[in-house]
Amino acid sequence: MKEKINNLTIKMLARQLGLSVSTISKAMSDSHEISASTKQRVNELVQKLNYVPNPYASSLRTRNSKTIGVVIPEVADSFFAQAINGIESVAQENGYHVLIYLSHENFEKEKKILKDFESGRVDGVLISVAKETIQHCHIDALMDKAVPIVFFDRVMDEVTTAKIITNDYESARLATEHLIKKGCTKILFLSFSHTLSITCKRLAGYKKALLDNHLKYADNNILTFSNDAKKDYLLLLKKLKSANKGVGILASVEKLALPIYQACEHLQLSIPQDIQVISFSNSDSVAFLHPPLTTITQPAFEMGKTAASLLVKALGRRNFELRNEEIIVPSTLVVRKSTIG
Amino acid sequence: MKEKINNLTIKMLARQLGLSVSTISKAMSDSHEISASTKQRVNELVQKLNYVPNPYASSLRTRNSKTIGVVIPEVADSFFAQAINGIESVAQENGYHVLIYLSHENFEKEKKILKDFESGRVDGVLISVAKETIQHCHIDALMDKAVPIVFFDRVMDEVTTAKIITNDYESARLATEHLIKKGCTKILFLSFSHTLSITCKRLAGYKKALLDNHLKYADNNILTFSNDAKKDYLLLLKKLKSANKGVGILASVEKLALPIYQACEHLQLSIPQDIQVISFSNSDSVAFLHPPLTTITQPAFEMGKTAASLLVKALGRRNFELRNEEIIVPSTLVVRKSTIG
DNA sequence: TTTATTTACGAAACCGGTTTCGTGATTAAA
DNA sequence: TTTAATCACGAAACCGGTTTCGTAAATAAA
Repeated sequence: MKEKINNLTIKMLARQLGLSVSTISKAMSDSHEISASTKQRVNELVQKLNYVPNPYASSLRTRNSKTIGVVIPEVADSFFAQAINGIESVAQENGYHVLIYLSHENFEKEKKILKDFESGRVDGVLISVAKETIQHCHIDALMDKAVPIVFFDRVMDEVTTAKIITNDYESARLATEHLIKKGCTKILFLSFSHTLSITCKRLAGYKKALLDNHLKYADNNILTFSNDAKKDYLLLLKKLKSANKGVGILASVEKLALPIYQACEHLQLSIPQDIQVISFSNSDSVAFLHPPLTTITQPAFEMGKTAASLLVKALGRRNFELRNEEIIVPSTLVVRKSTIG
Repeated sequence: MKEKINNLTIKMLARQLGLSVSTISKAMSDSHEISASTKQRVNELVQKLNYVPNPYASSLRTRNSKTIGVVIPEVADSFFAQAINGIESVAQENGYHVLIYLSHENFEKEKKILKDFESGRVDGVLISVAKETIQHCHIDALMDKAVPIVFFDRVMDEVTTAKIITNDYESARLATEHLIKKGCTKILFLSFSHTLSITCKRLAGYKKALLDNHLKYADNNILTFSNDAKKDYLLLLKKLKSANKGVGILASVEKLALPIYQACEHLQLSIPQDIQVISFSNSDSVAFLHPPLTTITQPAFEMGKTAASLLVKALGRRNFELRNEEIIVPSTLVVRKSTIG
């Protein structure tokens, strides 16, 4: 193993140039206290020796890390993948680093992650909470330590801070109405949480559309998935077996879409003749499913970007203040062949 | 804005307990120098006051950050998304933090990222190089600073370190042979780089299969995509227009698969009757494409996990040494309906 | 009983930057 | 010409931990 000693420090630079440590430090940060000629000498040596300052020494003194923590439930979902893309682009542009953590939908893990953030490891946090998360004490604790937090997608309304969301209610309402207009008289709503902000709002939008169109709401039209894919699939299968014509399905998250196709294939139900399907999804491939899936496409990249921008802006200000606001980036209903054209 | 002052430090704990700073520090790391009773007193106060030590102060002194840097070309590709999952799972298990950076296939960005790593920000690096990357001076520079690097998927053979790859050559050969057996007499190979390790090996496997089966290799059966999706699509369209029966396509990366379906639809070519298709892909949805896509499925999660495990193990050792080895995690050919059964 | 260890802890140096404050030299204002 | 600023830089404290080394007291060995 190569030794890690002999790491270039600001002290060595100082010695080589016959200057003091503080002068080097100031020169590198382009301080007005330092003459142009000295700055140049310093920069030349920095270039020549390929000096890279230790970020942790700097963080320790300045009390900021130029790092943002991102907490998401999972990454193998195209929504979050795209969101990360947006976050990273803003971070890179502004000299921030991105620490990523997966909660795996688990509240305890999420708590542990946020607890660690109380250490000053990150300057700010972007979070989309886990499915299991119903309390926000861990978030409050972090905010008490003056770590700004921005929610995106899966927010907690009770927490006073900025939230980047899409128009969950409205787009679910529109999607449901679309199904109704296309002839559906019974619409299944596939959920995977009773508590998550997004599923609640989407469910509310669904209910509103039913109401507006004089369809009765029925609890047993709501299928709430667990995390057990097999069990969930069987539940779906059972539900679809008894489905007559005129049934529509609204899947409230991306990963619930494929099982529907699978089940229909299994049961020899044809989409959209027998069953019409809409899903929230950000996957590119939905356009090539058989038949192409009508989706509510969320502006994932944009949401990540907006959330990161807001956080970075807040971090840049002397006296930042994240207002208790909701920024809504609208989704779009993309009609394809899984609903009748 | 809330003030960040008054942050709990080890010094305050010391004062409260009437102990010295060093005693607290040692007690927290369960040093044998400290008595059980003192340790308990310390732990109780830590719990009570909810003390979280500053990681950067610790990093500064110990010269390690418990952080690994992950550099990938993009994240909106299911391969990398799954790989991150594997990486993060190992990291979380071992108390490591994951800094993520996207090179966007750009060499300059990749260079800048690795340059930053020379600062000591990370203890080790996992990288899948950008498409543009043909030199490895930036990697050498980092290794010279004793920062261990593990490659995964897109490796550089010239660099002496551990590499986690899949059996690119063999699986491309198998896939090509599969097409030949199913009656293809002309096989297009869709690439997107002449230099990337994975595309070179996959191309070699393709060539080998042709050779073994007495088919002639022709340069104009190799389509190399740029980053301009529209231009690429037109190129593909043009190529497919002149395609007769017996044509097969092997797409060497996931994102080249959907354009094929799109083009075939556009040209009214039916898969697999007119054209048979195989693609490297990790997307779940391929099974529900029309027709379901035959794929070479890479063990993305496993590769990420293996790479991270190896790195973490190396970091844990006193005198770690990453051997110049290739660890091959095999892919599987999953035959579906886009090739004749 | 004397000497050698071991135990349990504290003082202080240290990691590598940043920032405050002080100072001699130069320039501007009175 | 004298006084007041300004300029350009250095000494030293500081950030919050870790680690080395020293030591008094307790225990073990001789």
